[in-house]
Amino acid sequence: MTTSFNINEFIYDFKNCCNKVQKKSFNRGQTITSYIRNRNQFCILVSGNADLVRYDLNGNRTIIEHFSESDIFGEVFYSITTNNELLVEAKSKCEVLIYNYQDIHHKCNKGCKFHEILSEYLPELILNKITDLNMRIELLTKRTTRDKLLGYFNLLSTKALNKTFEIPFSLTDLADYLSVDRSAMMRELKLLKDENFIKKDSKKITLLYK
Amino acid sequence: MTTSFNINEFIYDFKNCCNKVQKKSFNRGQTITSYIRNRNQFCILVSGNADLVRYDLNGNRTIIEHFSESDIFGEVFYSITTNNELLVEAKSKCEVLIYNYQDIHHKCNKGCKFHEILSEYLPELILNKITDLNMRIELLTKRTTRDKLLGYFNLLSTKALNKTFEIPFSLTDLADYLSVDRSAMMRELKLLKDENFIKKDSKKITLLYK
DNA sequence: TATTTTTTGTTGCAAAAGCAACAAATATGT
DNA sequence: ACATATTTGTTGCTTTTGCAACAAAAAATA
Repeated sequence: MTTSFNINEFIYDFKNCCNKVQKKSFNRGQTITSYIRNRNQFCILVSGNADLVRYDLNGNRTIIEHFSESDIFGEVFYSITTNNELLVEAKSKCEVLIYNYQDIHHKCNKGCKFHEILSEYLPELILNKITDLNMRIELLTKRTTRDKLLGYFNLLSTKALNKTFEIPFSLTDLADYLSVDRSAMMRELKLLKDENFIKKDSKKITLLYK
Repeated sequence: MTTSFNINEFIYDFKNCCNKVQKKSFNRGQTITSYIRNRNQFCILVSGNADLVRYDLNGNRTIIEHFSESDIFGEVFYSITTNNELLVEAKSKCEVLIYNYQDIHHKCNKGCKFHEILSEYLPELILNKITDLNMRIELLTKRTTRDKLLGYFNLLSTKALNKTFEIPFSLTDLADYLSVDRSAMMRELKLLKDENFIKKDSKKITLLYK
């Protein structure tokens, strides 16, 4: 997420916040939370990486969203109408703050610094979340695996301000993120290399067109 | 969008708002706005229906979002990284309020009723937008045309609290919305009928499974 | 460090989706 | 009400994608 807000600048103070806030730690592979029914749960990722994933009835895994430091997530952003299980899984060691959204999105008058800062930045965090989701939709609506790959690479290149960049997760995960079959994606990556659209050195990609 | 907020309950008062607000009318087929660069444009649809559409280089049209009464949209929710044109097109006669986001999302102290109501409801509107976008992502990440159709029908059925419901746009648009080829979608619809998953009478669909 | 697990790269074959084209039915505008 | 434009329904053919399976490489863990 591209925001000036960095949770770690004030995290030291979170315990003095008037609201019930839990700070929890998770190891790689653990489930941080599952979206079951609206409990107004609102989370902030303090450190680590995590994915919101869905497993469907055919065993397909889809990475719905990818979270890194200072990203927000939680059931409060979902109205569950799906039959499928939605899980937030830790991809590395994670620290997470867990709030109830009702408690946090209004300014309080108890003068707790952490609460004040959070509610000040909340609109910006939420706006950023919307732009992220819109970019995600842009990607997912691309018709072919090739367009999805190039679209995603463009995004990463723009972020990195460089034609060369690193794919932030495994190729297996990338396929789940773009919602395509892994072997079909590998085939397409090979074609993109052969046709000189990209240069690829394991996870390092360079765009060869302007 | 599923919110208690209905813009038409207070729209009479919008001219007394301290902020520069424009109310514009559009006819079916007209472009309400195009997303070019971040101008912090924030719009509310007062009446009518509109789509956010993208035309790609192959001439494919994609309906990114569908808006109806009281829905919010605008460049402020986008950070433009795409090469493609993004347009909001009126699907019927539309009335739209156009604001600058900066001017509206903070409470003012000039006592203008309309501003007060808007900023009161804004968090709810925005949260609803996020849940809508998440549902959209849920749909788009489905792997097959069949799953997209059934996923979307489930959603409509849930909204309507009924196994029978009406598709809110043309089948041509539905294909553009689900990001699939129209003829392939028609084929799949026929199969769903033949296999007794659904009953279909033009735009009226009934789900035949529980 | 050795062992186990996960990821990467690849392929042949099957299934699904896209493309193009057309007639018939509807809807729209004048 | 008429003429025009759009949508619907359909199909044959082509291309793309998905599935299954496997060996090699890399990463994680005991």
